[in-house]
Amino acid sequence: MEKIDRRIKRTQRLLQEALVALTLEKGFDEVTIREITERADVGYTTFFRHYPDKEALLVDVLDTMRQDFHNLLMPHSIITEPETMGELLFEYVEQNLDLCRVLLDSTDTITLLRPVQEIGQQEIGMMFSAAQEREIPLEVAASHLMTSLVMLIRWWLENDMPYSPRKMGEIAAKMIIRPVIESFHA
Amino acid sequence: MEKIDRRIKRTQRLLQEALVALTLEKGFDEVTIREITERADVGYTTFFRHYPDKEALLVDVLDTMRQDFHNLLMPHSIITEPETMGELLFEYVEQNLDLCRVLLDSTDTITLLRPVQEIGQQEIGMMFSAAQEREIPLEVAASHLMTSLVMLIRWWLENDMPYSPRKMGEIAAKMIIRPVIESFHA
DNA sequence: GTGTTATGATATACGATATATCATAACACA
DNA sequence: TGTGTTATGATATATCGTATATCATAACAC
Repeated sequence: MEKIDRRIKRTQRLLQEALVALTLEKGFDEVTIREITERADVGYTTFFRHYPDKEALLVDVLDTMRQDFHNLLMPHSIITEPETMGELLFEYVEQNLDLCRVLLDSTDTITLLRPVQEIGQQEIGMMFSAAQEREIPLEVAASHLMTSLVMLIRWWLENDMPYSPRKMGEIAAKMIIRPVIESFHA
Repeated sequence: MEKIDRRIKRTQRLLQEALVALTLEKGFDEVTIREITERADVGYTTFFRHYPDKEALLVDVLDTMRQDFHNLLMPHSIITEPETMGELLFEYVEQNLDLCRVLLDSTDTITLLRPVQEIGQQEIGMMFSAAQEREIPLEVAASHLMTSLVMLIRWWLENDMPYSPRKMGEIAAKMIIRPVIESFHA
């Protein structure tokens, strides 16, 4: 556990907050680095002392969400209670709307979420590693599970959340999670 | 059926071919408009007489694929033969590798494929409109179906096509298509 | 208090997009 | 084949966003 200069933490926090605020206002792609530094009230050149580009800053923001999800889903088993798992997911999104909107807004969600997905897929791989008989290769199933859930959340946000988290959790369980589970012991 | 100046068709064809070739070499995001015009051997300013930006050119290329898929899948029913449907899909991708790689490479696949997906979702909506009892709203199911299939193809290409089109078709049917179908008469 | 380090400000270079203009060449059609 | 029309190429130019170098200052850790 290294000690980090307070100025560094402060600057990075300001930049992250500015990115979130600006992305909510006009979309990730329309935000320029100059705007971010102006909103954060830090020097333009300072940005590059911390991040090589805008995407790197977003990845930093993203990691917060990844940790949250990890802590949220850890105590539950996706195999025995898929509906609960789905509901928890959508409840988290509802309670962290701003953050989730930002992370799912950037047009290349797929690329940006890759680090998160890879970790998620590893965890899913662990969960299902016990299953002996598989119709579908583990790697395909894990990738599909993560990707589809993210895309379903995306759909929900883009369509102004027309259904409750509970309902969306059920949908996720029926349409995505259970089919994957069943493919492992059929 | 309007008659279009041969020069226009020629220029647009050259630009499309140049974009495909360059994207295969270095990825969509790295290609500049200047490079496209140089490769196509047309004036730089000419580009903007046809397309407002790089994405518009890609959408033009994209439409070719959309028509192909439509013609390919038209004669079959996704409800009665999901495995065949899946296999046809992956066979088409295998036989049109260059084109598909280009279209799925650009980082914001989701945004760019939206016009294609919307049309696909309408068609899917038609197919399932007969089903009376639904556990899952039609719009959610249609969006999930299209998105997940595209993402599965993406995974297949990014991982150097480790399984045959037939195998991938089975996976698609089991993991994506059949669960959607079953949600409509449960 | 002292050496260290992050910051702000300024200047600057670069690359890519985008538009205006005009002479030329290719076109459609009679 | 001749004629009016239109797309093109070449050049110049404006704008914007990214990225780096430099140096004095202020905040930091100890």
